Amino acid sequence: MTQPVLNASTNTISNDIYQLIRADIINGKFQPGEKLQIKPMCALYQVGNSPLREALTKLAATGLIVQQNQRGFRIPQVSRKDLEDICNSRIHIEVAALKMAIAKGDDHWEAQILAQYHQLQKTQQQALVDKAQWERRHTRFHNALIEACDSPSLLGFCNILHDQFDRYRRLAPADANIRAELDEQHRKIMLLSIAREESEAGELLAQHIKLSAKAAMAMFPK
Amino acid sequence: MTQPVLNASTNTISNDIYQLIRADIINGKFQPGEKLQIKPMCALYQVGNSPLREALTKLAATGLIVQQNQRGFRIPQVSRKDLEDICNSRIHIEVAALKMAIAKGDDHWEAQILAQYHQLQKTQQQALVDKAQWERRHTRFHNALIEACDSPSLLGFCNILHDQFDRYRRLAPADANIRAELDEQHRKIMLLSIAREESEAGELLAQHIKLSAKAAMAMFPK
DNA sequence: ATTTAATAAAATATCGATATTATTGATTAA
DNA sequence: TTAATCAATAATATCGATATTTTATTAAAT
Repeated sequence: MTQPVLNASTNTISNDIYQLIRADIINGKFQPGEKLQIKPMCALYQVGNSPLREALTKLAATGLIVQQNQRGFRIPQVSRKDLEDICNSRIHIEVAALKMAIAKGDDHWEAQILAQYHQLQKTQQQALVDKAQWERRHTRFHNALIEACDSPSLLGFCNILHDQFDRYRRLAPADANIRAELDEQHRKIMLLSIAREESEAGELLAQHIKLSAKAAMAMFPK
Repeated sequence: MTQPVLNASTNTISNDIYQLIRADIINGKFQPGEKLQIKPMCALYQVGNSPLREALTKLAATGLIVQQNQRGFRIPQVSRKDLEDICNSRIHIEVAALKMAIAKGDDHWEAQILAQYHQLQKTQQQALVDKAQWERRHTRFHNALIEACDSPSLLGFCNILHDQFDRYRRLAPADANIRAELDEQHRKIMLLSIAREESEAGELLAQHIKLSAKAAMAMFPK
Protein backbone atom coordinates (compact mmCIF):
# COMPACT_ATOMS: atom_id res chain seq x y z
CA MET A 1 0.00 0.00 0.00
CA THR A 2 1.76 3.09 -1.21
CA GLN A 3 1.05 6.56 0.15
CA PRO A 4 -0.82 8.89 -2.25
CA VAL A 5 2.47 10.78 -2.65
CA LEU A 6 0.94 14.14 -1.84
CA ASN A 7 0.10 15.50 -5.24
CA ALA A 8 3.41 15.56 -6.97
CA SER A 9 1.32 14.69 -10.00
CA THR A 10 1.46 16.58 -13.25
CA ASN A 11 0.96 20.27 -12.88
CA THR A 12 -2.00 21.88 -14.52
CA ILE A 13 -1.64 24.87 -16.83
CA SER A 14 -3.85 26.76 -14.45
CA ASN A 15 -1.46 26.09 -11.61
CA ASP A 16 1.72 26.83 -13.55
CA ILE A 17 0.36 30.13 -14.71
CA TYR A 18 -0.89 30.99 -11.22
CA GLN A 19 2.67 30.83 -9.95
CA LEU A 20 3.97 32.84 -12.88
CA ILE A 21 1.45 35.64 -12.55
CA ARG A 22 1.86 35.69 -8.78
CA ALA A 23 5.60 36.22 -9.17
CA ASP A 24 5.08 38.87 -11.82
CA ILE A 25 2.71 40.82 -9.61
CA ILE A 26 5.04 40.70 -6.62
CA ASN A 27 7.93 41.71 -8.83
CA GLY A 28 6.09 44.76 -10.03
CA LYS A 29 5.59 43.78 -13.66
CA PHE A 30 2.14 45.35 -13.46
CA GLN A 31 1.20 48.82 -12.26
CA PRO A 32 -1.03 49.35 -9.23
CA GLY A 33 -4.58 49.71 -10.48
CA GLU A 34 -3.73 48.21 -13.87
CA LYS A 35 -6.47 46.31 -15.62
CA LEU A 36 -5.71 42.69 -16.40
CA GLN A 37 -7.67 42.02 -19.56
CA ILE A 38 -8.40 38.46 -20.47
CA LYS A 39 -7.40 38.39 -24.12
CA PRO A 40 -4.09 40.26 -23.76
CA MET A 41 -3.20 38.16 -20.72
CA CYS A 42 -3.94 34.96 -22.68
CA ALA A 43 -1.60 36.18 -25.38
CA LEU A 44 1.07 37.25 -22.87
CA TYR A 45 1.15 33.95 -21.01
CA GLN A 46 0.30 31.78 -24.00
CA VAL A 47 -2.67 30.05 -22.43
CA GLY A 48 -6.37 29.77 -23.02
CA ASN A 49 -9.30 31.47 -21.44
CA SER A 50 -10.22 28.97 -18.75
CA PRO A 51 -6.92 28.27 -17.01
CA LEU A 52 -6.14 31.98 -17.03
CA ARG A 53 -9.41 32.83 -15.33
CA GLU A 54 -8.91 30.10 -12.76
CA ALA A 55 -5.47 31.46 -11.94
CA LEU A 56 -6.80 35.01 -11.63
CA THR A 57 -9.67 33.81 -9.45
CA LYS A 58 -7.21 32.14 -7.12
CA LEU A 59 -5.03 35.24 -6.98
CA ALA A 60 -8.07 37.32 -6.17
CA ALA A 61 -8.76 35.05 -3.23
CA THR A 62 -5.32 35.79 -1.80
CA GLY A 63 -5.64 39.55 -2.26
CA LEU A 64 -2.97 39.89 -4.93
CA ILE A 65 -5.66 40.83 -7.44
CA VAL A 66 -9.07 42.39 -7.06
CA GLN A 67 -12.08 41.14 -8.96
CA GLN A 68 -15.20 43.11 -9.78
CA ASN A 69 -18.28 41.32 -10.97
CA GLN A 70 -18.69 41.61 -14.72
CA ARG A 71 -15.78 44.04 -14.82
CA GLY A 72 -12.86 41.74 -14.69
CA PHE A 73 -9.64 41.75 -12.75
CA ARG A 74 -7.13 44.42 -11.81
CA ILE A 75 -4.01 44.95 -9.74
CA PRO A 76 -4.97 46.44 -6.36
CA GLN A 77 -4.30 50.11 -5.74
CA VAL A 78 -1.64 50.88 -3.18
CA SER A 79 -2.09 53.13 -0.16
CA ARG A 80 -0.53 53.91 3.17
CA LYS A 81 -3.59 52.60 4.93
CA ASP A 82 -3.40 49.27 3.11
CA LEU A 83 0.33 48.91 3.75
CA GLU A 84 -0.13 49.73 7.43
CA ASP A 85 -2.82 47.08 7.68
CA ILE A 86 -0.71 44.42 6.01
CA CYS A 87 2.29 45.39 8.10
CA ASN A 88 0.40 45.28 11.41
CA SER A 89 -1.30 41.99 10.63
CA ARG A 90 1.96 40.47 9.54
CA ILE A 91 3.59 41.50 12.77
CA HIS A 92 0.72 40.16 14.77
CA ILE A 93 0.51 36.78 13.06
CA GLU A 94 4.10 36.11 12.06
CA VAL A 95 5.47 36.98 15.50
CA ALA A 96 2.94 34.62 17.08
CA ALA A 97 3.97 31.89 14.65
CA LEU A 98 7.65 32.47 15.43
CA LYS A 99 7.05 32.14 19.15
CA MET A 100 5.13 28.93 18.62
CA ALA A 101 7.91 27.60 16.40
CA ILE A 102 10.52 28.44 19.03
CA ALA A 103 8.44 26.55 21.57
CA LYS A 104 7.98 23.48 19.38
CA GLY A 105 10.87 23.42 16.92
CA ASP A 106 13.16 20.41 16.76
CA ASP A 107 16.66 19.77 15.41
CA HIS A 108 15.43 19.70 11.86
CA TRP A 109 13.84 23.12 12.31
CA GLU A 110 17.10 24.57 13.64
CA ALA A 111 19.06 23.01 10.82
CA GLN A 112 16.72 24.39 8.18
CA ILE A 113 17.00 27.91 9.57
CA LEU A 114 20.79 27.69 9.38
CA ALA A 115 20.64 26.22 5.89
CA GLN A 116 18.31 28.86 4.51
CA TYR A 117 20.25 31.67 6.16
CA HIS A 118 23.43 30.36 4.61
CA GLN A 119 21.87 30.30 1.15
CA LEU A 120 20.55 33.82 1.59
CA GLN A 121 24.02 34.99 2.62
CA LYS A 122 25.60 33.36 -0.40
CA THR A 123 23.24 35.13 -2.75
CA GLN A 124 23.97 38.47 -1.11
CA GLN A 125 27.71 38.06 -1.43
CA GLN A 126 27.57 37.60 -5.19
CA ALA A 127 29.13 40.38 -7.24
CA LEU A 128 25.94 40.85 -9.19
CA VAL A 129 23.03 39.91 -6.92
CA ASP A 130 20.42 37.79 -8.66
CA LYS A 131 17.28 39.64 -7.60
CA ALA A 132 14.84 36.81 -8.26
CA GLN A 133 17.02 34.30 -6.44
CA TRP A 134 17.40 36.64 -3.48
CA GLU A 135 13.62 37.05 -3.23
CA ARG A 136 13.12 33.31 -3.31
CA ARG A 137 15.72 32.65 -0.64
CA HIS A 138 14.57 35.53 1.53
CA THR A 139 11.07 34.08 1.52
CA ARG A 140 12.46 30.64 2.30
CA PHE A 141 14.44 31.97 5.24
CA HIS A 142 11.42 33.67 6.79
CA ASN A 143 9.36 30.54 6.22
CA ALA A 144 11.99 28.35 7.82
CA LEU A 145 11.78 30.44 11.00
CA ILE A 146 8.08 29.80 11.48
CA GLU A 147 7.66 26.42 9.82
CA ALA A 148 7.77 24.52 13.11
CA CYS A 149 4.82 26.45 14.54
CA ASP A 150 2.69 23.46 13.56
CA SER A 151 -0.25 25.57 12.44
CA PRO A 152 -1.22 25.22 8.78
CA SER A 153 -3.70 28.05 9.02
CA LEU A 154 -1.22 30.55 10.48
CA LEU A 155 1.38 29.52 7.92
CA GLY A 156 -1.16 30.09 5.17
CA PHE A 157 -1.99 33.55 6.43
CA CYS A 158 1.69 34.37 6.73
CA ASN A 159 2.20 33.44 3.10
CA ILE A 160 -0.69 35.62 1.99
CA LEU A 161 0.57 38.60 3.97
CA HIS A 162 4.12 38.01 2.84
CA ASP A 163 3.10 38.18 -0.81
CA GLN A 164 1.13 41.37 -0.33
CA PHE A 165 3.91 42.90 1.72
CA ASP A 166 6.55 42.05 -0.88
CA ARG A 167 4.68 43.84 -3.61
CA TYR A 168 4.99 47.03 -1.60
CA ARG A 169 8.61 46.39 -0.71
CA ARG A 170 9.59 45.95 -4.34
CA LEU A 171 7.75 49.10 -5.26
CA ALA A 172 10.08 51.25 -3.18
CA PRO A 173 13.65 52.19 -4.08
CA ALA A 174 16.37 50.21 -2.30
CA ASP A 175 18.42 51.87 0.44
CA ALA A 176 21.85 50.43 1.15
CA ASN A 177 21.91 51.48 4.82
CA ILE A 178 18.51 50.04 5.57
CA ARG A 179 19.44 46.92 3.64
CA ALA A 180 22.53 46.41 5.80
CA GLU A 181 20.54 46.79 8.99
CA LEU A 182 17.89 44.36 7.74
CA ASP A 183 20.59 41.80 6.98
CA GLU A 184 22.02 42.18 10.47
CA GLN A 185 18.53 41.66 11.85
CA HIS A 186 18.24 38.41 9.90
CA ARG A 187 21.37 37.15 11.61
CA LYS A 188 20.18 38.14 15.07
CA ILE A 189 16.70 36.73 14.57
CA MET A 190 18.25 33.45 13.50
CA LEU A 191 20.52 33.30 16.55
CA LEU A 192 17.82 34.33 19.02
CA SER A 193 15.39 31.79 17.57
CA ILE A 194 17.78 28.90 17.83
CA ALA A 195 18.75 30.06 21.33
CA ARG A 196 15.00 29.83 22.10
CA GLU A 197 14.84 33.43 23.22
CA GLU A 198 11.17 33.60 22.44
CA SER A 199 10.25 37.15 23.37
CA GLU A 200 13.49 38.75 22.19
CA ALA A 201 13.27 36.99 18.83
CA GLY A 202 9.65 38.02 18.49
CA GLU A 203 10.38 41.63 19.32
CA LEU A 204 13.20 41.78 16.81
CA LEU A 205 11.08 40.20 14.10
CA ALA A 206 8.46 42.89 14.71
CA GLN A 207 11.10 45.58 14.32
CA HIS A 208 12.42 43.84 11.23
CA ILE A 209 9.02 43.90 9.57
CA LYS A 210 8.56 47.57 10.44
CA LEU A 211 11.95 48.47 9.01
CA SER A 212 11.24 46.47 5.86
CA ALA A 213 8.15 48.57 5.33
CA LYS A 214 9.89 51.86 6.00
CA ALA A 215 11.01 52.66 2.46
CA ALA A 216 7.63 51.76 0.99
CA MET A 217 5.83 53.72 3.69
CA ALA A 218 7.81 56.81 2.78
CA MET A 219 6.17 56.82 -0.65
CA PHE A 220 2.86 57.82 0.88
CA PRO A 221 2.00 61.09 2.59
CA LYS A 222 0.92 60.83 6.19
CA MET B 1 -18.35 62.62 -10.11
CA THR B 2 -20.09 59.54 -8.80
CA GLN B 3 -18.33 56.90 -6.72
CA PRO B 4 -17.85 53.52 -8.43
CA VAL B 5 -20.60 52.23 -6.11
CA LEU B 6 -18.53 49.31 -4.90
CA ASN B 7 -19.56 46.47 -7.14
CA ALA B 8 -23.24 46.24 -6.53
CA SER B 9 -23.31 45.34 -10.20
CA THR B 10 -24.96 42.24 -11.55
CA ASN B 11 -23.81 39.09 -9.91
CA THR B 12 -22.04 36.48 -11.96
CA ILE B 13 -23.18 32.87 -12.03
CA SER B 14 -19.77 31.98 -10.72
CA ASN B 15 -20.28 34.20 -7.71
CA ASP B 16 -23.85 33.12 -6.99
CA ILE B 17 -22.88 29.52 -7.04
CA TYR B 18 -19.83 30.15 -4.90
CA GLN B 19 -22.07 31.39 -2.13
CA LEU B 20 -24.47 28.49 -2.55
CA ILE B 21 -21.80 25.80 -2.42
CA ARG B 22 -20.06 27.53 0.47
CA ALA B 23 -23.28 27.45 2.48
CA ASP B 24 -23.92 23.83 1.54
CA ILE B 25 -20.47 22.78 2.68
CA ILE B 26 -20.76 24.60 6.01
CA ASN B 27 -24.20 23.11 6.51
CA GLY B 28 -22.88 19.62 6.02
CA LYS B 29 -24.61 18.77 2.76
CA PHE B 30 -21.42 16.98 1.72
CA GLN B 31 -19.48 14.33 3.61
CA PRO B 32 -15.91 14.92 4.75
CA GLY B 33 -13.63 13.51 2.09
CA GLU B 34 -16.40 13.42 -0.50
CA LYS B 35 -15.39 13.87 -4.09
CA LEU B 36 -16.97 16.82 -5.88
CA GLN B 37 -17.19 15.70 -9.47
CA ILE B 38 -17.62 18.31 -12.12
CA LYS B 39 -20.45 16.84 -14.17
CA PRO B 40 -22.70 15.84 -11.25
CA MET B 41 -22.09 19.21 -9.59
CA CYS B 42 -23.02 21.01 -12.83
CA ALA B 43 -26.25 19.05 -12.89
CA LEU B 44 -26.92 19.65 -9.18
CA TYR B 45 -26.45 23.41 -9.33
CA GLN B 46 -27.70 23.85 -12.87
CA VAL B 47 -24.63 25.63 -14.17
CA GLY B 48 -21.96 25.08 -16.75
CA ASN B 49 -18.42 23.87 -16.47
CA SER B 50 -16.56 27.17 -16.22
CA PRO B 51 -18.42 29.05 -13.50
CA LEU B 52 -18.53 25.90 -11.41
CA ARG B 53 -14.78 25.44 -11.62
CA GLU B 54 -14.18 29.07 -10.77
CA ALA B 55 -16.37 28.75 -7.70
CA LEU B 56 -14.59 25.58 -6.60
CA THR B 57 -11.21 27.20 -7.19
CA LYS B 58 -12.19 30.09 -4.95
CA LEU B 59 -13.47 27.75 -2.26
CA ALA B 60 -10.22 25.83 -2.42
CA ALA B 61 -8.35 29.06 -1.75
CA THR B 62 -10.30 29.56 1.47
CA GLY B 63 -9.76 26.02 2.67
CA LEU B 64 -13.36 24.89 2.42
CA ILE B 65 -12.38 22.53 -0.40
CA VAL B 66 -9.13 20.82 -1.30
CA GLN B 67 -7.88 20.60 -4.85
CA GLN B 68 -5.49 18.03 -6.25
CA ASN B 69 -3.85 18.62 -9.58
CA GLN B 70 -5.55 16.61 -12.31
CA ARG B 71 -7.65 14.86 -9.68
CA GLY B 72 -10.31 17.38 -9.02
CA PHE B 73 -11.88 18.72 -5.89
CA ARG B 74 -13.04 17.18 -2.63
CA ILE B 75 -14.40 18.11 0.78
CA PRO B 76 -11.53 18.20 3.29
CA GLN B 77 -11.22 15.38 5.79
CA VAL B 78 -11.87 16.27 9.39
CA SER B 79 -9.52 15.61 12.29
CA ARG B 80 -8.88 16.67 15.83
CA LYS B 81 -5.57 18.18 14.79
CA ASP B 82 -7.22 20.29 12.12
CA LEU B 83 -9.98 21.46 14.43
CA GLU B 84 -7.48 22.36 17.13
CA ASP B 85 -5.50 24.39 14.64
CA ILE B 86 -8.54 26.27 13.40
CA CYS B 87 -9.74 26.84 16.95
CA ASN B 88 -6.40 28.16 18.19
CA SER B 89 -5.89 30.43 15.21
CA ARG B 90 -9.39 31.74 15.52
CA ILE B 91 -8.83 32.57 19.17
CA HIS B 92 -5.56 34.24 18.38
CA ILE B 93 -6.81 36.39 15.52
CA GLU B 94 -10.41 37.05 16.47
CA VAL B 95 -9.54 38.07 20.03
CA ALA B 96 -6.95 40.47 18.68
CA ALA B 97 -9.51 41.91 16.29
CA LEU B 98 -12.03 42.32 19.11
CA LYS B 99 -9.55 44.20 21.24
CA MET B 100 -8.73 46.51 18.35
CA ALA B 101 -12.41 47.07 17.71
CA ILE B 102 -13.02 47.91 21.36
CA ALA B 103 -10.20 50.43 21.15
CA LYS B 104 -11.43 52.04 17.95
CA GLY B 105 -15.17 51.39 17.78
CA ASP B 106 -17.59 54.30 17.56
CA ASP B 107 -21.31 54.78 18.21
CA HIS B 108 -22.24 53.02 15.03
CA TRP B 109 -20.21 49.99 16.03
CA GLU B 110 -21.94 49.82 19.41
CA ALA B 111 -25.33 50.21 17.79
CA GLN B 112 -24.64 47.43 15.29
CA ILE B 113 -23.61 45.02 18.04
CA LEU B 114 -26.86 45.71 19.88
CA ALA B 115 -28.86 45.37 16.68
CA GLN B 116 -27.31 42.07 15.64
CA TYR B 117 -27.58 40.66 19.15
CA HIS B 118 -31.24 41.55 19.20
CA GLN B 119 -31.87 39.80 15.91
CA LEU B 120 -30.03 36.72 17.08
CA GLN B 121 -32.15 36.69 20.24
CA LYS B 122 -35.35 36.97 18.26
CA THR B 123 -34.42 33.99 16.13
CA GLN B 124 -33.65 31.93 19.22
CA GLN B 125 -36.99 32.73 20.83
CA GLN B 126 -38.99 31.42 17.93
CA ALA B 127 -41.01 28.29 18.58
CA LEU B 128 -39.36 26.48 15.72
CA VAL B 129 -35.85 27.88 15.28
CA ASP B 130 -34.95 28.54 11.65
CA LYS B 131 -31.50 26.94 11.52
CA ALA B 132 -30.27 28.75 8.44
CA GLN B 133 -31.44 32.10 9.75
CA TRP B 134 -29.81 31.47 13.11
CA GLU B 135 -26.50 30.66 11.39
CA ARG B 136 -26.67 33.83 9.37
CA ARG B 137 -27.44 36.01 12.36
CA HIS B 138 -24.89 34.31 14.55
CA THR B 139 -22.23 35.05 11.98
CA ARG B 140 -23.44 38.64 11.71
CA PHE B 141 -23.26 39.10 15.47
CA HIS B 142 -19.68 37.88 15.67
CA ASN B 143 -18.76 40.04 12.71
CA ALA B 144 -20.37 43.10 14.27
CA LEU B 145 -18.16 42.67 17.34
CA ILE B 146 -14.93 42.91 15.36
CA GLU B 147 -15.99 45.04 12.43
CA ALA B 148 -14.56 48.24 13.91
CA CYS B 149 -11.07 46.77 14.18
CA ASP B 150 -10.27 48.62 10.97
CA SER B 151 -8.16 45.81 9.53
CA PRO B 152 -9.43 44.30 6.29
CA SER B 153 -6.82 41.56 6.40
CA LEU B 154 -7.71 40.40 9.91
CA LEU B 155 -11.40 40.52 9.08
CA GLY B 156 -10.74 38.39 6.01
CA PHE B 157 -8.85 35.81 8.03
CA CYS B 158 -11.61 35.77 10.64
CA ASN B 159 -14.14 34.99 7.94
CA ILE B 160 -12.06 32.15 6.57
CA LEU B 161 -11.58 30.64 10.01
CA HIS B 162 -15.21 31.15 10.90
CA ASP B 163 -16.34 29.18 7.86
CA GLN B 164 -13.98 26.33 8.56
CA PHE B 165 -14.93 26.33 12.23
CA ASP B 166 -18.64 26.29 11.46
CA ARG B 167 -18.37 23.18 9.33
CA TYR B 168 -17.03 21.34 12.37
CA ARG B 169 -19.61 22.85 14.69
CA ARG B 170 -22.47 21.74 12.48
CA LEU B 171 -21.00 18.26 12.28
CA ALA B 172 -21.46 17.69 16.01
CA PRO B 173 -24.79 16.99 17.76
CA ALA B 174 -26.32 19.96 19.59
CA ASP B 175 -26.26 20.04 23.39
CA ALA B 176 -28.91 22.16 25.11
CA ASN B 177 -26.80 22.90 28.19
CA ILE B 178 -23.80 24.01 26.20
CA ARG B 179 -26.08 26.02 23.93
CA ALA B 180 -27.52 27.91 26.90
CA GLU B 181 -24.07 28.72 28.21
CA LEU B 182 -22.93 29.90 24.77
CA ASP B 183 -25.93 32.20 24.55
CA GLU B 184 -25.16 33.66 27.94
CA GLN B 185 -21.59 34.24 26.76
CA HIS B 186 -22.90 36.16 23.76
CA ARG B 187 -24.73 38.50 26.09
CA LYS B 188 -21.73 39.03 28.32
CA ILE B 189 -19.34 39.53 25.41
CA MET B 190 -21.68 42.15 24.01
CA LEU B 191 -21.88 44.01 27.31
CA LEU B 192 -18.16 43.84 28.03
CA SER B 193 -17.33 45.02 24.52
CA ILE B 194 -19.59 48.06 24.69
CA ALA B 195 -18.29 48.77 28.19
CA ARG B 196 -14.81 48.77 26.57
CA GLU B 197 -13.55 46.10 28.93
CA GLU B 198 -10.91 45.04 26.45
CA SER B 199 -9.15 42.22 28.21
CA GLU B 200 -12.22 40.76 29.91
CA ALA B 201 -14.13 40.73 26.64
CA GLY B 202 -11.17 39.12 24.88
CA GLU B 203 -10.80 36.45 27.51
CA LEU B 204 -14.47 35.60 27.37
CA LEU B 205 -14.46 35.42 23.57
CA ALA B 206 -11.57 32.96 23.80
CA GLN B 207 -13.56 30.81 26.21
CA HIS B 208 -16.60 31.11 23.98
CA ILE B 209 -14.70 29.81 20.98
CA LYS B 210 -13.31 26.93 23.01
CA LEU B 211 -16.74 25.99 24.29
CA SER B 212 -18.18 26.18 20.78
CA ALA B 213 -15.61 23.65 19.67
CA LYS B 214 -16.19 21.31 22.61
CA ALA B 215 -18.94 19.17 21.10
CA ALA B 216 -17.09 18.78 17.80
CA MET B 217 -13.84 18.04 19.60
CA ALA B 218 -15.53 15.19 21.46
CA MET B 219 -16.07 13.37 18.17
CA PHE B 220 -12.34 12.71 17.87
CA PRO B 221 -10.24 10.48 20.10
CA LYS B 222 -7.41 12.20 21.90
C1' DA C 1 -21.63 73.60 -22.87
C1' DT C 2 -23.54 69.67 -20.28
C1' DT C 3 -26.46 66.15 -19.67
C1' DT C 4 -29.38 62.34 -21.70
C1' DA C 5 -30.30 58.71 -25.02
C1' DA C 6 -29.22 55.58 -28.44
C1' DT C 7 -25.88 52.96 -30.86
C1' DA C 8 -21.49 50.67 -31.76
C1' DA C 9 -17.54 48.53 -29.96
C1' DA C 10 -15.08 45.95 -26.65
C1' DA C 11 -14.64 43.06 -22.78
C1' DT C 12 -16.34 39.63 -19.58
C1' DA C 13 -18.53 35.52 -18.42
C1' DT C 14 -20.41 31.35 -19.99
C1' DC C 15 -21.31 27.32 -22.91
C1' DG C 16 -20.42 23.03 -25.38
C1' DA C 17 -17.00 20.19 -27.36
C1' DT C 18 -12.48 17.94 -27.08
C1' DA C 19 -7.82 16.65 -25.61
C1' DT C 20 -5.42 15.01 -21.72
C1' DT C 21 -4.88 12.55 -17.61
C1' DA C 22 -6.35 9.31 -14.13
C1' DT C 23 -8.91 5.27 -12.92
C1' DT C 24 -10.95 0.84 -13.54
C1' DG C 25 -11.06 -3.80 -15.27
C1' DA C 26 -9.37 -7.50 -17.80
C1' DT C 27 -5.34 -10.32 -19.15
C1' DT C 28 -1.06 -12.25 -18.61
C1' DA C 29 3.16 -13.38 -16.08
C1' DA C 30 5.44 -14.50 -11.85
C1' DT D 1 -2.93 -15.82 -5.27
C1' DT D 2 -0.24 -11.50 -6.24
C1' DA D 3 1.79 -8.36 -9.16
C1' DA D 4 2.34 -6.18 -13.62
C1' DT D 5 0.70 -4.71 -18.24
C1' DC D 6 -2.40 -3.07 -21.29
C1' DA D 7 -6.88 -1.59 -22.96
C1' DA D 8 -11.34 0.62 -21.84
C1' DT D 9 -13.71 3.83 -19.35
C1' DA D 10 -14.39 7.90 -16.84
C1' DA D 11 -13.03 12.24 -15.11
C1' DT D 12 -10.42 16.47 -15.35
C1' DA D 13 -8.60 20.35 -17.59
C1' DT D 14 -8.51 23.05 -21.63
C1' DC D 15 -9.96 25.15 -26.00
C1' DG D 16 -12.68 27.94 -29.19
C1' DA D 17 -16.97 30.03 -29.98
C1' DT D 18 -20.91 32.78 -28.29
C1' DA D 19 -24.10 35.35 -25.32
C1' DT D 20 -24.20 38.93 -22.00
C1' DT D 21 -22.68 42.99 -19.96
C1' DT D 22 -19.96 47.01 -19.80
C1' DT D 23 -17.64 50.83 -21.92
C1' DA D 24 -16.98 54.14 -25.52
C1' DT D 25 -18.97 56.94 -29.16
C1' DT D 26 -22.15 59.62 -31.39
C1' DA D 27 -26.35 62.22 -31.69
C1' DA D 28 -30.09 64.65 -29.68
C1' DA D 29 -32.05 67.58 -26.10
C1' DT D 30 -32.02 70.81 -22.25
